[in-house]
Amino acid sequence: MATPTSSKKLSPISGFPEYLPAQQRAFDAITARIRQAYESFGYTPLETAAVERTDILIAKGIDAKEVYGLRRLAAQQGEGDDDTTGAKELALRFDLTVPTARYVAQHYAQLVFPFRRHQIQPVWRGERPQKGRYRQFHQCDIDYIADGAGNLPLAADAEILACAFTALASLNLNFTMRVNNRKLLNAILTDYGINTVAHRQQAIKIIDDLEKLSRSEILTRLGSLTPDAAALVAALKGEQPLRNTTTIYDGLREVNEVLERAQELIGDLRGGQLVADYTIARGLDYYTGTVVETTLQDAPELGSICSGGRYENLAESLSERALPGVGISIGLSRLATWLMSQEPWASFGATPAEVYVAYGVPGAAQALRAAGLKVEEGLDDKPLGKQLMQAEKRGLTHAVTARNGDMFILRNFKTRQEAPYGADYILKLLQQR
RNA sequence: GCGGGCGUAGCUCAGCUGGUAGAGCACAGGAUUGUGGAUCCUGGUGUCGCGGGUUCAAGCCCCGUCGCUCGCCCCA
Repeated sequence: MATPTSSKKLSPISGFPEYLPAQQRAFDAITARIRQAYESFGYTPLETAAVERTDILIAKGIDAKEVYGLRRLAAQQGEGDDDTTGAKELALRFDLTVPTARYVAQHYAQLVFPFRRHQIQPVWRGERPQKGRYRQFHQCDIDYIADGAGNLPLAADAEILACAFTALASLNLNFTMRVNNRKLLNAILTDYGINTVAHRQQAIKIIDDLEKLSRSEILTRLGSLTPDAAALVAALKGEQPLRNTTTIYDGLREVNEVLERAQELIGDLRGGQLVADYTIARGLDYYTGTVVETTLQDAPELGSICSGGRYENLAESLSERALPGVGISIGLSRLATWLMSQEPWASFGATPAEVYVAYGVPGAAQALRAAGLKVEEGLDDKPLGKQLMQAEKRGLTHAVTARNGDMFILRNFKTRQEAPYGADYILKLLQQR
């Protein structure tokens, strides 16, 4: 056998996943389930450009170092061919939320509000890849965007949670969706003597690490912001009751209302738990109300596989109008990596074909396709045994090996039995499996 | 951006205190002039990631570099 003549060493580019055929099919099937759940709530599909203007991407406080800038290999001088000039004009999108804000601001006049859209596309982040973390990964976003301040009902938060919950439940996952509220969190922080916005933002970042760091480390860090750090942590963790100030009460009411309404929409769907957790913070500054993170009960080490929240005005820097929204994102790539090691995804075949037609069976492929089957036809005059073996390796379960008048000889790989059937009957037979 | 580990055949890897490279799997052909997964036979000279150094001699030791990987930061 000829060895490859290329001397070029082919190695994967780190953080940019590529799948083998069976994995790609599993990935697509997982995506289809999520899309179906999203559309069952009436969210319309949307795609935006992979590339955005850099200033739009970094306007929301995203670290410019994490953004992949674009340049043309043959760019002229002064056209952004020099990183040190900061002349990068275009970059790959970092998330789907900012492009959506830009899209909504841009097409404001043609859209009807409230605008419900889902978006399933890759995003790119200039990070060091590691387990479950990629530089290119797919997100599955849904957002509910209202027109004008005060026009975003709490029911929208509940709907978003329920919709994502439905999507995850449709994948037969065991997960915990933890919900908190920034108003509540800020009220609690204020109640424990953290009085400035800047300090509360610092505190939120520290609380975001609550599960990762030791309690003493957390207390040390919070200790620089409040003398009551220990009591604060205990309150957040539910070890002691929250005090009943007006702002805390208001925040609690929001969380509880969102949870109750979401639970109504979820009904008796199984697999997931929807709970309040006052330690959920989210690092991003633009959240103003509901915040949510989701972990798998079977793989908590994966981190959050679905998170989001409410933002009072996402398109602030892009539009005169206030465009409040609430959205959530399923980390499809991270989730799919784990799912593909589970059934049924782990045993997906490498082909969508349902039946193999051996070389030289006249008219069979055409007739079976006309009957509605997905058909792979052998085009090489190889020994039949070899054909059958390769077909089964690709994940096929049946082959048509010969034609007998209007009937085809259908072979079952597993039992190795053959029998004559018409094309329509073969369709029925295979679809019943 | 910062640390740890690793880089040998298409894949997984072995290669002793340095003596100029091997196995399994996979793949292809044949035994078997077309209904399979068994068995047997046959088939690999691979810049041992790259560059430099030490040595009579380097896959092995040293330095650098690139890549992959696992963590940190941050996040899905």
